[in-house]
Amino acid sequence: MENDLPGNTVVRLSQYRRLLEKYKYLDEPYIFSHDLARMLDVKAVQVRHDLMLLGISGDRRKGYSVTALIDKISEKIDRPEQNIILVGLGRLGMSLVKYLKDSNARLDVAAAFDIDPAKINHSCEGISCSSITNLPDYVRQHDTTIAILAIPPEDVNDILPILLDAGIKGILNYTSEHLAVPDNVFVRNVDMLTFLEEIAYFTNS
Amino acid sequence: MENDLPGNTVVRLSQYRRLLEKYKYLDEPYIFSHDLARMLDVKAVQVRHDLMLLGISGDRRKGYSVTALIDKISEKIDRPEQNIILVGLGRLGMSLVKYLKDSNARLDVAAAFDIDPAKINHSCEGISCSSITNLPDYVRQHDTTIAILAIPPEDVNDILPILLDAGIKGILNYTSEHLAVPDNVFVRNVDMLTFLEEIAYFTNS
DNA sequence: TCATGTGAAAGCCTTCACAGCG
DNA sequence: CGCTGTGAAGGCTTTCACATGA
Repeated sequence: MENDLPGNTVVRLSQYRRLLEKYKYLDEPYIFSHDLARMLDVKAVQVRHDLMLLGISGDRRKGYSVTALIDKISEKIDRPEQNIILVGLGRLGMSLVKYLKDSNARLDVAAAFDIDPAKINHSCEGISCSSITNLPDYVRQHDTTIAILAIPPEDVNDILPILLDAGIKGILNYTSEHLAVPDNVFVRNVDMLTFLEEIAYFTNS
Repeated sequence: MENDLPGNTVVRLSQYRRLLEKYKYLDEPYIFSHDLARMLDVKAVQVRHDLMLLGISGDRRKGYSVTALIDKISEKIDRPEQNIILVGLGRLGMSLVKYLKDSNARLDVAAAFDIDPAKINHSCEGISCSSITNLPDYVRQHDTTIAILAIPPEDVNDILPILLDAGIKGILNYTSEHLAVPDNVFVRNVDMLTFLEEIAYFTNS
């Protein structure tokens, strides 16, 4: 399994695919780079460049085959068996689960864990919540590599080591805390405050 | 008001400041670039480069003055009067409001709006929810420029034009939809599915 | 020696310019 | 012509290398 694509290209491919899946229902079998570009606010040449890296070819008169694109993108960026768990089934965690369910994505939350006894054994959108103490066994049995972290910041120090010890390799971090992880663990931070400060800076200019 | 800092630098400055504000309470008046770097997983030279762009100087024996750094960062990246509104007071919206309240940030949600009559006049963390029809007047009266968008994707087509017409210039988009906006409007997308697909790609490598 | 300060180099990503083809 | 395909140029960001100073 190679992962030789530039990071930004991977992100755009994911967005192209989502758009293409909607487009498929319009019974338009082909699409031009130009159209994809317009719908995502990028340049057409950037779309073609990304698709070039996939090794896919378009037709000069009709554009790119929608289904061929979807298949090729999936082949390149999807990984087999990507089990995802949610850690922290508070209000945020629940809304994230619902969001994923609604989007009918390939990726799905398979289980939820919490440290709070009041949340354990509750369920949300068909996912039941277990004690965090069950997490390591679950992760090993189901070969889980990705966790969504939606816990209060003060719990990070207790819970992060559990995730790392269990073998989690990718974390989507909704916490305001910085996560100290080894090099082979990939973290994406989703910190609202940083985003807002960035927006504030580039707005009002 | 200049905004000549590179985008990534702005994001890091915001993170430095958050860290420094915690650090301040340890009664350590100075900090080395090396320490800041370690806590945020960047290189020390990158920290110094960022601070160089701020035009601030450190002391070769003691490092940088914590309070001077905080003040200089604030002076450079903060904007006066940044009123923020929340659009969509569902489960996600409520958790976002709470998150901001808990973080004691300078930035704060001042008002919430929803299209759903059931949510209107409810309140959350001290913020009451009005009908979306009141949004334009509110935005004009309070000089609001930034909106957090946390509505279902199917409502985007109805609500985005209202925001743009009212004069919103920055949007933090928690929707899975792409927002078509004019050039002078800054959008930051926070789409969980894209993040997860990116993580899935770079994990398992 | 170990810190900061900084121009220059390297690396990464986007955009250009243009070739090729229906 | 208007599309795709693509090496090369351009621009942005990070990192290096080293000057400087206590």
